[in-house]
Amino acid sequence: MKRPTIADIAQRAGVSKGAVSYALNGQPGVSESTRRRVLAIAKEIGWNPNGAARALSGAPSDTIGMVLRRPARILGVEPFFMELISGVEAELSARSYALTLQVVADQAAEIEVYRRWWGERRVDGVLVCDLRVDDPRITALADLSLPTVVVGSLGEVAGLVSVWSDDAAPVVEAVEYLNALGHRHIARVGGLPDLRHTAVRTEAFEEVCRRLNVEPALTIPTDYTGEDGARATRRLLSSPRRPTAILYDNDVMAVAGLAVAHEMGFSVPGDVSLVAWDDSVLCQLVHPPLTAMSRDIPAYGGHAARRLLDVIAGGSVASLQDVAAHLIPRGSTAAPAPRA
Amino acid sequence: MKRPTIADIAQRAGVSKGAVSYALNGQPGVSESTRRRVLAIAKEIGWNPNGAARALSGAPSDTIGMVLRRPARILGVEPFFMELISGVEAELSARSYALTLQVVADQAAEIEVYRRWWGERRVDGVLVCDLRVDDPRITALADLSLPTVVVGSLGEVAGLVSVWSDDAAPVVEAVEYLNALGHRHIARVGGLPDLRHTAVRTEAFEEVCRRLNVEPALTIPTDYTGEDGARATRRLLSSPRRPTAILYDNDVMAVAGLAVAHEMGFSVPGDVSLVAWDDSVLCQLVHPPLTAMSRDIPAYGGHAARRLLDVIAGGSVASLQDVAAHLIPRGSTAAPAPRA
DNA sequence: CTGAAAGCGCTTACAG
DNA sequence: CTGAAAGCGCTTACAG
Repeated sequence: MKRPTIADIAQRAGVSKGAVSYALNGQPGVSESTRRRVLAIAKEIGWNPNGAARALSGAPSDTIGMVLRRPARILGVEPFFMELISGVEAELSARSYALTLQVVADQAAEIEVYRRWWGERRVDGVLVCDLRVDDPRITALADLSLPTVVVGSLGEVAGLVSVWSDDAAPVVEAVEYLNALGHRHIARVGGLPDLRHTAVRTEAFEEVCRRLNVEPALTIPTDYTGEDGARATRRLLSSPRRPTAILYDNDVMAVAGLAVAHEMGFSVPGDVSLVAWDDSVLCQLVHPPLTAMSRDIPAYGGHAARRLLDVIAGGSVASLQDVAAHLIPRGSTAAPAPRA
Repeated sequence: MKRPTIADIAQRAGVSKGAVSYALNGQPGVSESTRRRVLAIAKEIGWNPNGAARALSGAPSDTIGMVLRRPARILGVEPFFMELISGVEAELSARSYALTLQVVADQAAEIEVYRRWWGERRVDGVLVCDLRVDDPRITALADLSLPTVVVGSLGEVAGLVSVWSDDAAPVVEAVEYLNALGHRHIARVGGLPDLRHTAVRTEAFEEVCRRLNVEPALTIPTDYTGEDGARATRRLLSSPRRPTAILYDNDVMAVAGLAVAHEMGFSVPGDVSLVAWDDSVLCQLVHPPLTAMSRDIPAYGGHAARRLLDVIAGGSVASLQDVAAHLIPRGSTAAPAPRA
């Protein structure tokens, strides 16, 4: 059986298609009685608006998009993304907006997806994550004039709205805390060096270490996976001048690092203190529970979604600096044991 | 500036819109030279197909949908969903299909979303999860004749394709293993009793316990959250006839249960053995690492996505039984200590 | 308040 | 191989 259209409703109601459209959309131009009759018929015959036809007439898609350039399988293990997405969803679902996700292999493909989505009016706007140090997506998006909100600090780019939090301050907080405990040799297991927030953290790390005379402030780059984090930890704990404390750029690597410490016979925090960035259940459930840089990631995602909805609505929207992550000390950090 | 359309291309190329359409879509009906010229012009002026217009002419949306009826925030903590989605994405992204997610509050809203998506041709098909014991979505979906693949065992429903795995066998495997270790008092912390797979597991649990004379085979229902899992564990470990082994219906609850055991001063596996269902990094990184019912969830999602694509393509598609989860013994299970 | 009509950007028979 | 035209299901000025 064919899907009913407004023409069917119009015929049954004995009015024009235009009148039906006005009635259905709550627009002025029809009498209350006609409107009621039209609505009743629409319901009765199971009419649903045809989004394609609406879109062709310029209506919004009520969908926002997010392109993720990561191996698809990483989504399942890295809590950050899911928490971010859950926060975005919470905000969107309250307004019956949908979220369209697409995973791509590289940057060219990502830009191509934006181009296509916008060309096809498939999304009303996009959320952009994982800013690179030098990121061609920024200008591509600006060229498209696709409503965009950047999640993460953007620097000075005219016209683009971002929701971000300070990545440097938490690093400083953690290092100062460890230094106060007596640590003089702190290493860091960092994320992808190409990412902008990694660069910010690395710089902050080196600067605060220099200021506090904590040397050599080594950062080992990784791809964020637990495997890479384990490898980096093994390397650090095997080195002749073993650090007494390690900062990790995410929670998965910190937990993996903890397992490596145990495996190598080091006690935590007796032999080495560990600090995670991003605080998921993971951190709280291992033994000892991990000291972590904690922030409300779903809220972060929610802010970004709300901002994007505002941009789409056409308002003049300012960037938002969310609260920075802050240190939650737990059992994985303590004063270093005196060396034998 | 206005977005270019095939009319613009037609004008520049000096051919009709129809010819442009054929050229762009690789259809016969234009000469090779015309096709090349059209393609070149399209590229030059930055033409993108208008999806709405295509959809209005009956083209597919190249998008599949998934409605999740869970609190949005749970997405971030429950590894199962993200792993499933990552597997789905891996399959889809290879074919440039997008995934649209929508989180809803209740079943009525979920069915409404299906109705709307299908009415609007926003998706070519949907993946349905978390089957209930008595699930009105099944008939609703069948009525819509929306291409659907059910993730999870469906029972005998004509016409619907499902991708599922045996939920009973792993329960039997785990209980037999624990029984062989000498456990005579095994409890279970189950999921939402309303879910079909929970019901299947509960029944299998009671049956195998009866067969092996392992009593009383108590299942405590939960909502799958770590908090509920902790509460259930506290109750079990406080009871006068404390079980010597506990099965959990997901990994988050098992890890939370482990923390409770430690908090109450019980040793694992000395005082109580623990078994998780679903095996994420979580299970492997806690101490002791958890014995778990393991399965490849991303692969499961991938199978479901591929099946759905086949259904959409119109082929006659059979349901797929994926391999069942199997027990991976780790440090959290051992023979029970003799009671004092 | 209502009707008739054009237009959104494509696809696809139907003639030449 | 190509052109002219109808149609997909809406929305929205424009007349009455």
